[in-house]
Amino acid sequence: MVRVRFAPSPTGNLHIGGGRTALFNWLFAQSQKGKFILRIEDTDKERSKKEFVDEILFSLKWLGFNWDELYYQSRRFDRYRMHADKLLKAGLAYIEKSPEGKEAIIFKVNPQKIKVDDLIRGQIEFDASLIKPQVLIKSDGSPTYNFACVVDDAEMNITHIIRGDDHISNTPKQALLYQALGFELPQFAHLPLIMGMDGGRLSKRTGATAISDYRKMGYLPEALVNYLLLLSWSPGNNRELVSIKEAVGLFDIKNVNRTAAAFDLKKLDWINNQYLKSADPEKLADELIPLLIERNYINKDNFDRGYLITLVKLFQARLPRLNDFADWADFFFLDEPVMDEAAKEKYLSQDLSKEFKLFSQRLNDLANFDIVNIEASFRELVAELGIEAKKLIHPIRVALTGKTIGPGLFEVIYYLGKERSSKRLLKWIK
RNA sequence: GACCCUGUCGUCUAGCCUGGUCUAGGACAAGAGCUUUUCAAGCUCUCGACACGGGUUCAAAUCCCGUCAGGGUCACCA
Repeated sequence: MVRVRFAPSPTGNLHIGGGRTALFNWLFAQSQKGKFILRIEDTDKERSKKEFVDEILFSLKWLGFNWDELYYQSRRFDRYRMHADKLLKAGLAYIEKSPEGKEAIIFKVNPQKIKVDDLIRGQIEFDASLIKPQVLIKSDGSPTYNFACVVDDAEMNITHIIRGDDHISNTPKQALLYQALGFELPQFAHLPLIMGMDGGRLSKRTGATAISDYRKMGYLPEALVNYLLLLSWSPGNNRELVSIKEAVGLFDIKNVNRTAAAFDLKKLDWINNQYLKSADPEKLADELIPLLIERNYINKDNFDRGYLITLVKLFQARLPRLNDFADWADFFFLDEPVMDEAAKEKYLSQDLSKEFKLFSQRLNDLANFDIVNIEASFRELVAELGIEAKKLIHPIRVALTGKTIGPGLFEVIYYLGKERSSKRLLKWIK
């Protein structure tokens, strides 16, 4: 039975790199019908925070990665101590006293050539004579990362260790510990790192790093997962859009890339838009409600959910991020549209009193106020006036929405309603 | 610096294992145009890469060696 684990340290939020590692572990477990274990590496009492644990668990669930078992290293100190004592007894480790009289347990490194088979990179060779003696138990009684990691992976029967590239150099140290403790070496698979667009480390400067930031910006979890998947794996057949469910069937760890990939927000936006297009407008509307309340666009206890859903339908195909809806559709919620000054200058600096007045009259006189009739009456008007449709369409759009872009004008008028549309037009009549 | 990993369009990748079908395919971005209602949406087109140098071979993106470049790790942090 395949057993993999994701082992984050709660010293910060779950970031993009961690999310990707979790994804490949989860995916591998699913594709092998194995177990996905979550282990919180909270041995550093100073830096580990409960709030980060909560945040990590929340983000993992949001991404859709549910775990089968959950462990905390802080509750397993006796296990590490026990194995350290074992090594002490066997003469494979020794005690070192600090000047203050505190004791640490140090592992004697046996010089040798170490070969490790990596599922992604093939065989990697190391020279243990280059490795210094390793601290197993620190003088405060807590275990070091490499030691706790090995003890846990062995006791939790982890069969495959899938982790970031940055752990390659930990592998020989851990292999030595497996050997000394008499544990069987698991399979290793080192994933390439995700870099920023500048080729450097992914950092806040290059873009958001926390998974929760992407949630807050309006990225759908399926889209983020799809993008992360593409960052070192390809479903084949020139496909880009692949659901996690499909990926489970197509995934083979041997096909994972070895090269570091740059995190490209533009492509993420594109993928997110692809998912937004086909997403359920009701769900999207519900996602947006808190944001719209926060902006005072809707009233918490009294708003028209059906109307909101309709508006979401109007915009969802063009949004890169769901939250952009709040900016793009603001004119549906505000009494007065927020004017884009450049647009106002370009389309409303001329006097359109006559045209606006005539059109607003026609809207008022419309017996059947629907999209088809609104357009028909508009076409009639421009024909009578002998002007091009676009000469009037753009100014009207700016007057109604404050923007030069947006959904089709006649839909905008319809959903804005007779009264609001006329009112906004009349404002420009001198 | 030492050790390790990696090197195909600006970016993500397919191809590499099992050399010829690769005048290197797709996607994002960018540029141009169409959509005579805009656009960040849609459609069409264009630009654009095998890091470099040696081998091996009839033939190399694909195999070998070297160089260079980028990244990672060298903590009583994880």
